[in-house]
Amino acid sequence: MKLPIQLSKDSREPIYHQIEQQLKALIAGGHLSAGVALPSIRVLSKELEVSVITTRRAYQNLENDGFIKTIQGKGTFVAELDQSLKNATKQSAVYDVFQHAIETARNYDYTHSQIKELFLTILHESERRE
Amino acid sequence: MKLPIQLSKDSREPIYHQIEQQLKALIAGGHLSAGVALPSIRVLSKELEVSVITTRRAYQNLENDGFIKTIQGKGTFVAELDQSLKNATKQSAVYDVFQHAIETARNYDYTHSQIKELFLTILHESERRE
DNA sequence: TATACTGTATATAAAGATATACACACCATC
DNA sequence: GATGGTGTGTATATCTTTATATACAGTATA
Repeated sequence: MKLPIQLSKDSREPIYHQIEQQLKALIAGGHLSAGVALPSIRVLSKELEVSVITTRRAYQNLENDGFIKTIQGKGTFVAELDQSLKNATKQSAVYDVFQHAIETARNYDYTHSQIKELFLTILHESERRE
Repeated sequence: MKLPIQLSKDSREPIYHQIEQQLKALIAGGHLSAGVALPSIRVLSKELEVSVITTRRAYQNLENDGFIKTIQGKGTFVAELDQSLKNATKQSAVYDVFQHAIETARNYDYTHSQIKELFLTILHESERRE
């Protein structure tokens, strides 16, 4: 299972945290169901061009949060988690990132309609890419 | 001049970088014009409850990018910068953050209309707060 | 010229990222 | 069924980046 994870290396957000967030998204979004085997830390780290320890840290944190289960020697697997946790994860993550975007635009003195226009432009662009 | 800067301490983005980005926004957005004196690193660091060295680092980076000028013993002042740099700063910063928001929502399996709805909700909320 | 502001430099601690060596699990094959 | 190889996760030591405290140096002015 090849994971669709995109790292932005020049973002200031820690790499392990980017991996965490995107894996949470895949699990809470329903793209990865319980029991599915995740790529090994080595495979994933090679794919993302990142150290093994970094992917391990992401997996460890996700395990602490109850999203995955790891078994030494065997591998790492998506955990069962109830719908309420999935929904809560989705909501807070997406809400926060949009709130941040709008605040940034306001800081740069964008007006209501400018923000709306820019948003719609980017939204349509993102659809054309699929 | 008291600056409207909001730090999120539990964000993974480095503090000095948050300060940089928000100051860039204030300058490129036109809220701070050339020649205006910024708060001293000590005053700002007290206001933000952050170390002097951290605010200094933000100021240093901003100086390297040409947004401000500092004179030892006197203080730090907004630099003159031409409109094209202001516009470029605004555009890339705001564009990037919205793109990131939309990508996050897509990762969590939000549909086009769900994204739009959420965006509008938050946009209106942000206006009510003013 | 004292003092109370400014920015600056050095040393240290905590967090993030890495390489390298270790330990457990599976499985082919002898 | 013992054993070697190759896959998995784990632990230790080290480097870089981020954040801090403390001491230093320039500027203005009462």
